[in-house]
Amino acid sequence: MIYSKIAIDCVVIGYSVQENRFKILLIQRNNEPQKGAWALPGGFVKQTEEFETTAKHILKKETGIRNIFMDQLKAYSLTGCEDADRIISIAFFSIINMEKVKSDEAEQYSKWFDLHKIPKLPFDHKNKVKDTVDYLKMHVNTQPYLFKLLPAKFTLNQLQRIYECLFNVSIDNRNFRKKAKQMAYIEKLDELEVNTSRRPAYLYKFNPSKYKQAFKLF
Amino acid sequence: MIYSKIAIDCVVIGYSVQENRFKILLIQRNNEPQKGAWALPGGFVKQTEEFETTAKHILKKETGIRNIFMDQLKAYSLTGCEDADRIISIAFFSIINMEKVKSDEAEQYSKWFDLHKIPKLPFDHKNKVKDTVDYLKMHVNTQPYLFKLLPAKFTLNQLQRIYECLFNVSIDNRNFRKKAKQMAYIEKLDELEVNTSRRPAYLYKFNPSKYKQAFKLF
DNA sequence: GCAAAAGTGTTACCCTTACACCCATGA
DNA sequence: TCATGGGTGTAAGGGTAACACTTTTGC
Repeated sequence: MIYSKIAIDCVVIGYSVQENRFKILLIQRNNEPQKGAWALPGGFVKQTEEFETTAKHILKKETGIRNIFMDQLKAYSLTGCEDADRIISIAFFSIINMEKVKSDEAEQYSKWFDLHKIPKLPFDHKNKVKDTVDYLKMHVNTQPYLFKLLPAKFTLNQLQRIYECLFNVSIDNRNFRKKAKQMAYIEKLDELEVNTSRRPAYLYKFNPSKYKQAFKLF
Repeated sequence: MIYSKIAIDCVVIGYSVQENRFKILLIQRNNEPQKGAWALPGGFVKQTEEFETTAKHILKKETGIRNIFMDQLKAYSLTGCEDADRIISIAFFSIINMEKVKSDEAEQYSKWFDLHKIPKLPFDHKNKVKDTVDYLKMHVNTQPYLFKLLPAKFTLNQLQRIYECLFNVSIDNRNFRKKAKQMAYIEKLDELEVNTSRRPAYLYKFNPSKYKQAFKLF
């Protein structure tokens, strides 16, 4: 019988509305192996609790970020990369709006990297990032991930730019707005942007329960 | 540091063209706990190898089935259900055509159950079955799972019946065939059904590479 | 008034849906 | 010849895609 250590890695995908860029949160490893290298936040499971709980603890400890959702991606096996042990690594991911993360939560060793300018990562971390991005692209039309990338109140053009950035396409603005108007879960507020140096846009908010109703499986 | 045993469970979803029914493959447990109960085929990881390899070995050992694809569903944590150990269970699933499984592969202790008449299952097995069915429904339009439920050569009406059975709806036959005709990866053969007691239907086959091209992520 | 982004309608085309009858085969 | 499932076309309506200009604001 084999007993394994269980590691958890956190793939935190962020999006900056200001920069219109997808980001990934990395930490500078404090322990061997690969001490000093940029890597996914991660750690070993040390208590019997739900993996998701552990994942959130690890993320908070390593980056200071808390109160975000985490979903399981899948389990990976790492054989023989540390001692002769078999290690299981369960990857969790989160999809968040970078600007929502308070700056006092940003710890010394964590840093956002542009998704297209990721440094060389140790172990199978690059795979996990790729798998998460693929997962996001595949589920973006059936799960409300995109709205997690935006502030609670957002403009339609901000939403459009996320689509365009994620899939590297450009969308007709009139058609996009027409479609958005049909979606009951995108609710127009009676409120305008503030502190803008141009014509302020109307703000909208996402209604999760209406979304659920629209996308429930039969 | 916690060390865990790693279990693997196999959710094998089958479909019988003859019966037009979805099935699940269960085994009668040979070991405690829950000896004698119907359960998912499963076992512990005993060597360092890819989980998928282990899953296939387990399935072969417990049911005799081999040479089928298995995809990872996700990892589950089972805390305190056996001794005081933490057990990790990684669920794998397979989607197959029941009639493709040779009868000499059917072992003494495995049996197909109608998906709507599943006996009470131990541990979290019921959850795993539900999660697999949900996964299947959600990915059926973007992954070629449906074709794995059919023989290599199938008729359009067989394909239609799978849709209808899976989602419990009825589809207009003319519209279904029209749509199927547009899909380049469903290729009509110059061949008819044999041994039928009615008008024989044309056979079709699935072209995986054309499918990939149609569904690749941007 | 100018720069910069917000916001708006119409048309053509395509895809979806609804609907009913003839065909080929074995018994 | 009959029973059974296989196979076909058309028209209406809804949704998608292509297209350019006006509006509002800060400076």
